[in-house]
Amino acid sequence: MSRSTQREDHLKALYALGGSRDGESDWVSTSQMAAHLGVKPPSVTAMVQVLTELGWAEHRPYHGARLTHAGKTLALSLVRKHRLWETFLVDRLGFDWDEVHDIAEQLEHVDSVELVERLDAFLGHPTVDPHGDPIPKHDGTFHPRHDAVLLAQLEPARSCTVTGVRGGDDGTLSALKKRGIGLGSVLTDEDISTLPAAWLEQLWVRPLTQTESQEHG
Amino acid sequence: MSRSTQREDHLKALYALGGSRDGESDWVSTSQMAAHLGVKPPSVTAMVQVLTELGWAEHRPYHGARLTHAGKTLALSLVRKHRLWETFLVDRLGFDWDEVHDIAEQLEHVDSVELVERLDAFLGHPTVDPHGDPIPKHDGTFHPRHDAVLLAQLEPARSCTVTGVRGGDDGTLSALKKRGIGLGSVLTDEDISTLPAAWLEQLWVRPLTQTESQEHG
DNA sequence: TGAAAATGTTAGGCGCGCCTAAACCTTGTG
DNA sequence: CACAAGGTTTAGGCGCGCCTAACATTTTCA
Repeated sequence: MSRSTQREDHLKALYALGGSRDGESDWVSTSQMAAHLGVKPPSVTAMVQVLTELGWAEHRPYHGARLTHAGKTLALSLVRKHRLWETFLVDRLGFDWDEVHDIAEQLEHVDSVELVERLDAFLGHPTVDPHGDPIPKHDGTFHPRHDAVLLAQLEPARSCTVTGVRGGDDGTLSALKKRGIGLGSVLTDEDISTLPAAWLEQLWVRPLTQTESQEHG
Repeated sequence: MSRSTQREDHLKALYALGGSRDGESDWVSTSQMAAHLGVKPPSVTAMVQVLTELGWAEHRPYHGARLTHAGKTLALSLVRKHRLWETFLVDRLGFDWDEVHDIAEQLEHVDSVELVERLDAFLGHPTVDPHGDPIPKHDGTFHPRHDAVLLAQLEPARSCTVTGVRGGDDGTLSALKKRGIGLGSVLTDEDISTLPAAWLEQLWVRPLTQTESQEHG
C-alpha cells in the first residue's frame, strides 16, 4: 500500500464510525476502529497520533479520537471516490452490488483529482451509489436522503420501496439479492413481516403513496 | 503499495527491458532495472532474489536476470491491465494520451481478475491501446502489429500514417501532441524531414498506399 | 468507595523495501 | 597475466505499519 493508504483507511474508519452527524463528529474508541479495520488497538493508537499531527484528527487519550474539520473534508473526498467507483462497477461494468466493495476499496486509493472529476462526469454526476448511499459532491456537501426512513421506523401496515442499505457488508447484500431485493424493490406489509429482524435496521425505505400502493396491490 | 506492488513493478521492468522477444527473454542487469524503477541497484538485487524464489525470474549473479515462462505470463497480464486502463482513460474519460501513464500505473495494481475481464468487454475488446501498443489477450497472446514499421525504416519519399509510439514517456507524447501528431495522423515526406531525429526510432507507421496518398495530396 | 474487570497506551520487536558503505566479481588494458 | 576500473552483491541500518506483552487508566459493581 502506498505510504498514505493506511492513513486514509483510518480516516475513513473515523468517519464511518463517528462522523456522520452534520455538526461535530463523535468520539470513537481505538478498539472500535481496530475492529473495523481488522487491526489491533495499539496500531490504531499509533496511527491516530499521526493523524493528529497532520491536523486531521484530535485524540483524547483513553477516551477516543474524532475528525477535525479538515479531516472530515478529506474523509468525504474518500467516500466520494469510493461511491463513484462503486457506481461505475455496477452501472457500467455490470457487477452485482454485493461484489464491488473490495474492488472499490482498492480503486479509491488511486491518487488523481482529475480522474475522480472525469469519472463523475462520465457517470453523469450521480447522486447516490448502487447501495442507495448519497455521493458527496466535490465541495463535500450531500444530496440529502429525502423521504427515506429505516424500515423499523415505518408505520405499520404500510408498503414501501427500498432506497438504500445501511452498513452494506457483502454478506447482507448478497442475502438481499437472493431474495430479489434491490434498490427500487417494493415491499408490502406481508413481505416485511417475513424479513429477518436484523434487516429492519438496515434497509432505508420510502413509504409508498396510496396510488403507488394500489398499482402494486 | 500492497505487498506485491513492488514485485509487480520489478517484473514489469524485467519484461520492458528484456522480455520483448517471442522466445526467451534477454538478460537484464540490475542497474538497468534500478535506473528504470528509480531505485538503487542493491534494492533490485534483493527483489530479483525474491522473484527467483517465486519462480518468476532466474538470476545469474553478476550477469543479470531474466523472466521465466511463468514470470513472462504474469508480466503480460500486467501489461494487459495497464493498456486496458489507458484505453479506458483516453477513450471513455477523455484524457489526452500523455496524461494517462501515471494513473494507469496505479490502476494496474488493483487486484481482481473479474474486473479486468469486464473492463475489456466494456471497452469492446480493444486490440491496441491509445499509444498504438498491442493489448495482450487474456491468454497472453498478441494481435501482432501488422504492416507497421519504425519511421526510420520507411522507404524514402513515402507518406505514412502513425500507428504507434515506442517507449512513450509523457514528455515525448506531449511534444507529439503539440505538433498535432496522434494515432492515425498522416505524415507526408515533407513532414517527416522536419521531425526531430529522435522520433524516427520512436514512431511506428504504416506506409500509405498510392490511393491513400492521393487523398491526402 | 475501592478493588476487579475492561479498555487504552507505551515498550519493544519483526518484516518489508529502501538506503549507503564495504566487499566482491568481471572485464579490459598495459 | 596482473591489476585497475567499473559494475554487482553483501552487510548493516532506517522508517513504516503491524504485532504481543506490559503498564496505565477508566469503568463497573459489590
